Amino acid sequence: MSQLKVHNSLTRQKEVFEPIVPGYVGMYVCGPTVSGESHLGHARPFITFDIVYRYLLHLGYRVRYVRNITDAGHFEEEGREAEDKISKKAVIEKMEPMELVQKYTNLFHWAMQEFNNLPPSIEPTATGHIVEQIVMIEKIIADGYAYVANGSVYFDVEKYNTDFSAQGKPYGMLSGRVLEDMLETTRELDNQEEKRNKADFALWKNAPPEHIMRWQSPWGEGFPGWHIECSAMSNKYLGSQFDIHGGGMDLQFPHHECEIAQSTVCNHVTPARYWLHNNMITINGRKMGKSYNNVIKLSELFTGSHPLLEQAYHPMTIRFFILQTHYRSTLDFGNEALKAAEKGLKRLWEAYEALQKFDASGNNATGDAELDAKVRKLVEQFEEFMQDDFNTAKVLANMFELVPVINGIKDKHIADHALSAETLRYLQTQMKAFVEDIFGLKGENANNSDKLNGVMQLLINIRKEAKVKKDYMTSDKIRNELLALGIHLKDEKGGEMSYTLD
RNA sequence: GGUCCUGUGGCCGAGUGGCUAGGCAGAGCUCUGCAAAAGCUUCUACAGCGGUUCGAAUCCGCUCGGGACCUCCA
Repeated sequence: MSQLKVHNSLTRQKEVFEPIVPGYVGMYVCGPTVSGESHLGHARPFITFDIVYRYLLHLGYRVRYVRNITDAGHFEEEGREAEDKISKKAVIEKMEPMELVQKYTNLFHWAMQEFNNLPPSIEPTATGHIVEQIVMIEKIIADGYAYVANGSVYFDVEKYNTDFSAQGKPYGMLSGRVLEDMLETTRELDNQEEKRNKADFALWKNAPPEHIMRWQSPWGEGFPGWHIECSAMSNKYLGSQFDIHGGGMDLQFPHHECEIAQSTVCNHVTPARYWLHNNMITINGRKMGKSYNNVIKLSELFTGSHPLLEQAYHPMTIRFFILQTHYRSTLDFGNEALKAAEKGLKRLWEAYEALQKFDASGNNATGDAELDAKVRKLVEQFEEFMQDDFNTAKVLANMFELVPVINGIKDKHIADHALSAETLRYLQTQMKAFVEDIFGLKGENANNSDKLNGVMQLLINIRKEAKVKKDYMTSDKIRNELLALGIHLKDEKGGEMSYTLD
């Protein structure tokens, strides 16, 4: 098999993936800020890196997947006033900050489960690692790359850039920014006067009296700067250097850039070797985000309760929708596109289920060598495409080319023995591995009860009998009334029937 | 203004120097008691203008359009 190649944002090119320790992978992905409910835009990185995680597991790696929960208060700049998101909401909703954080953490976990994302190996919280963050900040100060001002601590970007450029690690190496250019920006921001330099960023912020979330530190009561938590936690659980750091492209600058600077000062090494960034979900060509006022929350998506939605969309539809695009491309949301995904997934899933029921224990004759070879090739390419920077879109395209073959065998348009038993088994195994284990798709009928199946079987039997007697009144009544309930009965070739739920 | 990305058919999207993914929608046909499903066939493409090349949608340049980020929003 070819080697796994990933697009590394650090080098801006595809590189062969080689873990630091053979057989093991350490992966850190920036998690949610639990000051509110996640929206569709947030879903993309978590699904994207769930696929990466699952694929690495498929390749046989032992993966430690760390995804943080940001539950410490950060500042949100709204209008002219900077306020703490979590503490502000907490007052409005009359909740304890940690109560609010718990509520949204639970909601986040619920959404991840709906998407069938595997839980990460470790899900550390920022509030649970205040000590580690303080220790790290102290080290940065001791090394002379940070300074204290009025109870806050700032990272000295210019000094860092000067010293580390010499080692080929200038500030801006990840996002392609040049510090000198950035210093020329004229944009005015609040609370800049404490900083020696515009480009400096906060490691620790002095907490104003109204700030609810606060911790004692060597510099007074305050709270950690936004970037330091990821550096502290990735270092703690994955070591000074680890394999993969993931997140959305919008995090590349400044967040990941600052992480690199902080960690490099402390550990003298670039924290992650491969930086993977997924692109945004857009809506009408615009990034979905709070500041654009165009967010669709996940709960709204699943229930259809948002003015932009023409219907509810199942979490698996969203997952499939995301998989149909390469993770580094933008993905434009739209009802038409979501509906297309819904139908496409249904078609794929039904063929997949039919395939798994085929009996592959038959003889080994190959009835149609050409078709057999074509199927083999399409299946072999699953891995080839994934090895090439996780190209799920191409894998799905191949799967859809296999659908008519599967349906053809099922409906007897294609002879039973057109494919050799070996090829059929290969097809079944690989489809299972990719559809379920790697893509994490699951059937919507999976949790139908035995009782429902029993009742349906009864109705199917009655309908079959009616059809034999040419009693179409009865057979149509069963089919039509079930349809009104959202259950589709389908006559299969050979007199069998199956059903699907809306 | 700076840095970077992007412009593919009705919609969503792969991809690439010549063999022109895939899904959904549309059209026709087959199967079917009817329908649905399924199968087969099929129509619309690579923003515009130049250049490189035997050949470009794919490389280069320009123009136009869209987007992300630009330090305390995570």
